[in-house]
Amino acid sequence: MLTSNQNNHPKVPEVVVLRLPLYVRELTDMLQSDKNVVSSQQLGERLQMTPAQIRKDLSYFGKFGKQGRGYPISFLVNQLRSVLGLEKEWNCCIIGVGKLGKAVISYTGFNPEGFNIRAAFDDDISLIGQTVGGLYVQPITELEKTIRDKDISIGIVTVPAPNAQKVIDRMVASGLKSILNYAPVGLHIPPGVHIRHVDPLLSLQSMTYYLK
Amino acid sequence: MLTSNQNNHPKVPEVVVLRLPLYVRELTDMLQSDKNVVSSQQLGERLQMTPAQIRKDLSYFGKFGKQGRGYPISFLVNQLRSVLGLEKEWNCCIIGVGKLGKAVISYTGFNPEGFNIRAAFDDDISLIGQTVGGLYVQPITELEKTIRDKDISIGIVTVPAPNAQKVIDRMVASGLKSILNYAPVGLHIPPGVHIRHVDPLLSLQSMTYYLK
DNA sequence: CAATGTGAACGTGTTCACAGCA
DNA sequence: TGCTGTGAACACGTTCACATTG
Repeated sequence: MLTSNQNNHPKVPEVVVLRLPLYVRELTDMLQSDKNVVSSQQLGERLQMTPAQIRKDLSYFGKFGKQGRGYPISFLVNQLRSVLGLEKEWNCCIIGVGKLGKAVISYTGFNPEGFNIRAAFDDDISLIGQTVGGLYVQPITELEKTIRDKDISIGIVTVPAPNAQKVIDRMVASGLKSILNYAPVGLHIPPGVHIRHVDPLLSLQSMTYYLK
Repeated sequence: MLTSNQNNHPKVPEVVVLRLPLYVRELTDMLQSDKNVVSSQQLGERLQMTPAQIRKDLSYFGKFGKQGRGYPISFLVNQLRSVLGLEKEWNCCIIGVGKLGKAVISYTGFNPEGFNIRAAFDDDISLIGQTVGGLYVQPITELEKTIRDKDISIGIVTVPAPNAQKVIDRMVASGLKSILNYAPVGLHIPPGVHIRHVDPLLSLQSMTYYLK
């Protein structure tokens, strides 16, 4: 068992993990329809993917379908949510309570999906002690203690680019293993820590290539 | 010449195009240092990439380096900016002037990089005619005419998920070929139109996989 | 002689094609 | 019969290794 995970399936490519939330979202939409089974063909049409890719992706995690019928929608959603760890709630903290940070704090899309921002930090004296979106803004010195006390496992970075690396170093030192980064800058993180970047400017800059 | 682009280089993989803005950003930072040449080795350390990948990526677009020396930084930035089409200004429009749309309009990161939001649209009667961040909110019926008049080539979608597909159909029908989408929903676009998604929730949901 | 540019080797992800099962 | 699950074939992106050159 050299290249298997704990479920005896071969190691899962990261791209596959990145697609799982897309499946969950689409299948969740389909729960409202009257159908309760979906084929890889039908799901592929909705997601603009090949049926083979969907079947292969799902096969990394188990056998969720019935031959000749397809996949029971609600069963499959539940399985995938479980694979992704979406049945539980995740506590997050946010660092940087400037304009961007405030916008992220007031974003209503995270909570219903089980991602709750439980703490906010900043190094601006004039912000510390204030309440933003129901969160008491704390000094970054309290980061480690708060992460422990509030069982926080995800950090959201909304500081200006020049401050991002040192903030992230601090988050990593405090034990966070998952970071959602809004700072438009390249960052160094150690192995075992996961980061995702939200960077609309980079997205625009790569699209212009195709506009010429 | 079956698989070549107009510069006689082999077809460029999309992943390579996605990395070009990263190179531009990092190299632009390096302009402020005293060095004026960088090796693929050094750039790779900063970007956490292998030198080979950087050299291969760059080689799709030309020979920008000098053997034994490395790449002249400012020359390379200029070349890459030109490849990406970043020497010119790009006019954008935004559809959806709710909370998210307002936040995007007031984001200060686009303008300095040559992406200017020139028009805003909404279908909410109470918003139309108002001024948001210096933009007069127009009814969507004026989309096609405005795109033509203001030479807009990029559309930014900040409408609620259920409205996104029909808005995008309309943008595509009006001739837009590049779309930056903030709506958390899967979308169908025809070949030749490029879309990028900004979806922090999907990013979070894929990271939790590694937290279990 | 240091570092590029690039074919060739390699590895990884996608698609095919079909055996197997409801 | 219809559709899954999956090895095998394939395609594509990454890395290697070295000839080349300032």
